Amino acid sequence: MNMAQRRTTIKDVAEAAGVGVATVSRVLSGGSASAETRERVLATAARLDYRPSALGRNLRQQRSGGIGLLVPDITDSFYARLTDGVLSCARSYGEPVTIGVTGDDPEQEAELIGTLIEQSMDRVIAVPSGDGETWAPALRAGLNVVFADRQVRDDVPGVVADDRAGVRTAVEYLVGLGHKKIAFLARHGQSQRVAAFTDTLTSMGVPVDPELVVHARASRDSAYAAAAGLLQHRADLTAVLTGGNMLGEATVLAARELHVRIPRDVSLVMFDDVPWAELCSPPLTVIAQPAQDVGYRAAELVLRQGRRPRTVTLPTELIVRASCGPRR
Amino acid sequence: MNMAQRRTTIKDVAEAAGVGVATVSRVLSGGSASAETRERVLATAARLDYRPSALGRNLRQQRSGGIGLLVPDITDSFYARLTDGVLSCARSYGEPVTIGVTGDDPEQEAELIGTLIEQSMDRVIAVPSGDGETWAPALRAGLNVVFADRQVRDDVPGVVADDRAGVRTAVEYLVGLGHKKIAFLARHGQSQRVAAFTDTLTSMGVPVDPELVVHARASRDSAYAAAAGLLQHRADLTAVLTGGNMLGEATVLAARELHVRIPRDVSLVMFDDVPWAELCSPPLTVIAQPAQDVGYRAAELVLRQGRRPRTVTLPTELIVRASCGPRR
DNA sequence: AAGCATGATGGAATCGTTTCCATGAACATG
DNA sequence: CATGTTCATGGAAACGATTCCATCATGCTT
Repeated sequence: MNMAQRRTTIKDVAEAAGVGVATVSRVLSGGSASAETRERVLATAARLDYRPSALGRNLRQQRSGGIGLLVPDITDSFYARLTDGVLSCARSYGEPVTIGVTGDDPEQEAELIGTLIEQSMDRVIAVPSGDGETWAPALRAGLNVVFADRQVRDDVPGVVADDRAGVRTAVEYLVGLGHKKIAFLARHGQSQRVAAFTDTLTSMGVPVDPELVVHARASRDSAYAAAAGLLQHRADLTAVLTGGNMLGEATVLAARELHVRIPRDVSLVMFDDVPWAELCSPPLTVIAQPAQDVGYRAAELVLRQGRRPRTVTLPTELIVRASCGPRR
Repeated sequence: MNMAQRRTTIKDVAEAAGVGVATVSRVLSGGSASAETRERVLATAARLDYRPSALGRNLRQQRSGGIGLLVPDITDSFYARLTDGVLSCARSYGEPVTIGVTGDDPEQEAELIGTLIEQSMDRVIAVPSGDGETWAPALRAGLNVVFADRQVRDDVPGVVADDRAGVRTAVEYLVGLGHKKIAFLARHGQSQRVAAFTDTLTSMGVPVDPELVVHARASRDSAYAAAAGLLQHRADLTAVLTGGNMLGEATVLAARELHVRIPRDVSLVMFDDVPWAELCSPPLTVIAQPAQDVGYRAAELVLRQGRRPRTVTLPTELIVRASCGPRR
């Protein structure tokens, strides 16, 4: 027995149905045809279990269907949920999704963009890494890009969570609790959130201490180092706001290591709600982001050609648990 | 200005270099050519920034490069890490990865397999959902499949963690602590682990109570329901072993909800180590699995054609933290 | 009835690559 | 010098779909 026999092609169907290949193609893609022919072709195609080869179609139309997705780190719960949203939307359109992780590194990102272009993928959703410069060639090549979670160029539509409002709410909450020495532990590139942080402080009459804004790279180690450094060098701080769940995780870990009690010694608010925030000790007060929706909406945007809004902003929500207390 | 100008093709390069397209193709794919020609072609290709279109190549070779990856749930940390491993290996081969989530549902899985075949993807890594029956047509079609995390047919190579040893170690640990009424909270399809569980109990002379083996579906809700049901109806149990991190999460949550104290009232061992296990209160004793390695090795297997071993089994490790105590 | 519009249909071109095969040159061997 | 061998090379076929265009039949209008 010879396994892997040749697959059924449109030619086979045409022959079996006694029509031309053009007719089969038309029938299958909803073009005009007489009722009788249509029925015969459909029946034959079903009988032969014919599935059009994406290869042939793609070459002819000069573009592969499907959408490319570039995220910094699939291991991070936030991007995993975002990815889930993209997949969920893509599935309903029957579009395959090709994924790549950039490690938040513009160089790797550029390489992955190259791969996508090689595949003639013309629809891409990305969480961009550096400034938007990496994307200039891709855009020139006619790529249909939608940014998710971060907005780094204004000639590309994007879907983001409402950073500013989220940070503002959190800071207001903390200040309301009496805190003045509030640190912001950010990932590089979260300039939006940092700006919102300082803006809110000044608008509330709290002096901002630039040394209390600390940046980390997008790895667990870097996050831990930053958190531990902050907690060690600034014994005077009473509250920490982290720019992402990995930073929050690192802060809890570092605090435990250094015998800093949460919320007794310092209060903690984490950007991004994750399942374990509730299991943590103490349960973490967070700014929840609709990660899955961000992905879903981005996919809708990239799939529905046509009109493209500037930027879609999705609301965030402060969820109060038990990691914040009054200023000690 | 007209954006999106036609992309450079092999024909352009051939013309510019004054050679035939066949020669260009040969040079670029390492075939034989005179040193002089080779150099000229290479230079021209670089000058024109030529990148071969994957579309043309794929059609010609009757297969799209790249690998397909099917996981039950990208939101689950374990599968996210597995995916990360696959991506990491695939990247070093320059192969794109197309991902799909099955929701652990054979029907959705079958649909996704259909999509992959449509794309002429002939290399697939999958965490299979039901029994392996879904895969029969794909295998007949000549698909190159590698299973990850679960082994459901023996005509397909696979990479799995050492379930049996992991469960055995955990049960031995628990029994050593004096526990006799130990529950196993499993996901459907984890028959390997369940078998190892009962085997170990009997081999240690502990009577097995079939009602203490509880199954849940692969969703958060189902996991929670199962955990809560178990904790409520079986007040006599003193230890729980969960078959995955989602079930562990659900158990911690349900225990807290029902005022069951861990480890004072019941001890808990969770299959799969996740970053938050350490942040949990109490920190969870777990059976760590090399999720990333599973993915990486699976990718190696599917990319390196050639010799294909039966099954690769990777070791697990019991990490003792603070969620287990002596029998109360 | 002639002319015209409409609609169904199939042949052939096309997309960009790889690969088969023929050609011709260069070289070695007798 | 004749013949055989090796090698570089380019033309052309092939992959499987879509789509342009020409053809032909039908039905309607005048």
